[in-house]
Amino acid sequence: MSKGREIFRRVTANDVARLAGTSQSAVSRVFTPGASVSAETREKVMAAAGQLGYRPNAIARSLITRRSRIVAVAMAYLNNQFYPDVLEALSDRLQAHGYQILLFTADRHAAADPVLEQVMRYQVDAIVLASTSLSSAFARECRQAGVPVVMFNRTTDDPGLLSVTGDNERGGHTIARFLLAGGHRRPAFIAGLEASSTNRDRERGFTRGLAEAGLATPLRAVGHYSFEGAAEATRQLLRRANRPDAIFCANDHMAIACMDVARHEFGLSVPEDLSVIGFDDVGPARWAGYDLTSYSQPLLPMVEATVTLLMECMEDPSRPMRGVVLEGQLVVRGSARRPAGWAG
Amino acid sequence: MSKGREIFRRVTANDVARLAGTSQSAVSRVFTPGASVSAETREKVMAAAGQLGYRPNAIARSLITRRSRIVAVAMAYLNNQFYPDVLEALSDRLQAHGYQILLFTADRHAAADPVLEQVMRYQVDAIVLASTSLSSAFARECRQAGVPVVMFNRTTDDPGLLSVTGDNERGGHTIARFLLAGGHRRPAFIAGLEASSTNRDRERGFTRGLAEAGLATPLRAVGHYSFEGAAEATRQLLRRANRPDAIFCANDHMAIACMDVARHEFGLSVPEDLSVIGFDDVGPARWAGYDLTSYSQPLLPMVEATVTLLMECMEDPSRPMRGVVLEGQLVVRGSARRPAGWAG
DNA sequence: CTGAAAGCGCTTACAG
DNA sequence: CTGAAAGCGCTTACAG
Repeated sequence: MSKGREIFRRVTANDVARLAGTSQSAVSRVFTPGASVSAETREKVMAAAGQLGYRPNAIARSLITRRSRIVAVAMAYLNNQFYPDVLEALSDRLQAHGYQILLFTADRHAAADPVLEQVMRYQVDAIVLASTSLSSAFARECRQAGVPVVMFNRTTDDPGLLSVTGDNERGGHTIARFLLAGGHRRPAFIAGLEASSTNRDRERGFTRGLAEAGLATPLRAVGHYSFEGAAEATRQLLRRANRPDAIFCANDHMAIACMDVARHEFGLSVPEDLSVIGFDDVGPARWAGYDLTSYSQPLLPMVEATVTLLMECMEDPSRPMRGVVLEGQLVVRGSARRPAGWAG
Repeated sequence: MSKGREIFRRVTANDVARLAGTSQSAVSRVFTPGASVSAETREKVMAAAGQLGYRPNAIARSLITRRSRIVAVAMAYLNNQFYPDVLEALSDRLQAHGYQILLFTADRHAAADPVLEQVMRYQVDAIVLASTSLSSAFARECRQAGVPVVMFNRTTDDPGLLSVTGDNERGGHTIARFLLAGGHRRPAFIAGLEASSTNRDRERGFTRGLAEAGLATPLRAVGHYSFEGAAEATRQLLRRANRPDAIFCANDHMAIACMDVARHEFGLSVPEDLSVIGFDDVGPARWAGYDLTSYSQPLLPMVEATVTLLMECMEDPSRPMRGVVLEGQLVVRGSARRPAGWAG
């Protein structure tokens, strides 16, 4: 401990009690909502606390209450605007409930992570796993330690885990129908991470929609949810002799890369020569330079559902787990040819 | 406390000690890097810990060491890609030093904030104030409580506070010279938040650069660092009879809105009819659809400097404060007319 | 309503 | 190297 630290001795409840002429318990009660204190005591304590600049120590409080009021959030891919938006909304809602976020930026590919082990040591009350490849095994371990885990934008086969997602399969299916109604005959798909449930569900719905109209499994390339990956995937698809007339990208972030490559490297017009559709409906999809048709993820309802699940589960950990699926909708803009009478 | 919670009794160092046949102190030492334990003891303890799934309680540790190894980060404007990028880099670097981030999404306009008061209760070891209007008074209060504060991407007149910024004034000045060299005669400026130091410094440099060439103070509109605000500011500027031939936007996020409005609402070609320049050099500036000329902020060095300052300051709080200014550079792309022989 | 006291799960002198 | 013990700053029965 360096010399400099000593000069800042923290103000404790004891210091306040001494100045206010009460017991330390009384000070604690004044700062505990719902505890019984007389108006007189409260006043004396508040005056003393104000004078000393007292701030209750949440760490000490957590130790004894065994609730830290901290939620760990694991995220990656923050350059996909969907995630910062989620983070901001989640933080706002959690703060409104009196919870703080301990942020954990996960390695994008690791199944386990030493830092998350570290985070667990802070006795977090719950965990939100968003956009990570962290194994379900880890999530299950947390559950066993009594810590609720919500998989955000990701499902799992494990029935013991909570999850909140958009209706990915229906989204993919809707996009297939939209493209077919628009007269496209050679649709292609750019996949995100193959192991992710979002990619699997979106692709499944898309392929099923095409199959229902008698089309074969679409052309396909993998973009790994990254900008550069999607650009390269687009090049692969557009270099083909019989190139696709539409590309559905597993998210907007990749769809933007796809449009850039189509227009600026291949000189194609969107949507005249090529229709492009994304998924998420993030901010940049609305930018006039892209005007991207996209299937929306209902971000605010998803965040709200996540917070609700967490609160319920912290209240009663024995409550049965469930997955929540929230409906999005196709947001039709200018990046894909519009069918004449499209009605959803 | 609900019934369900009880079934998950936490495993403590005492449980491990009992199983391992050692004292609780020994268990603690095994998990304290640098503490002296025999190989034999270490082995017994590790075996028992593994068997029980023991994880040291960081909350209890923090209480006694008086160091939480948590850094509070206050942010807003996460839809400006600069900030998620900062957050991700900051989190990575801090995690590498064994620190975690307690995220605090600030109200964009409040000078003080009840939630930040809450965050302070967690005995954070340091605070990074990025992109907020939180008052310097608050920052000073934290300093007095012995908690180092770094203003990120923001300066202050207060000599008692640390800050890390890009060279905003030089950036604005460079942009002015670049536009002048490109033959522009009616440059305009779209301001961010007028109260922010970044806006003030960028604008000052820009205005000075124009003045040195004999130009008057440029036309000006305020975009408040928001997309819609910048769109409206652009409309104001372009509706004028004698419209500008170049617009410098105080950040890239606004420059993108500006380009969208210029092209899609006013039918202008960029850069033929109008040059647009931004600041930050965020990801979307590189997207082919915008190809935005921008003055870069050296994000990684800024984050690295922030972490270094924090570490130094936590090591020795009496160390004199200093501001760090890191050089960026003009990244010339296609959104602004290029001077024939531009050499920086 | 109020205070004294126990205890949350650790770290760290201290003595051996 | 090791253990017993004090103590970090709180909350919360318990008794008054």
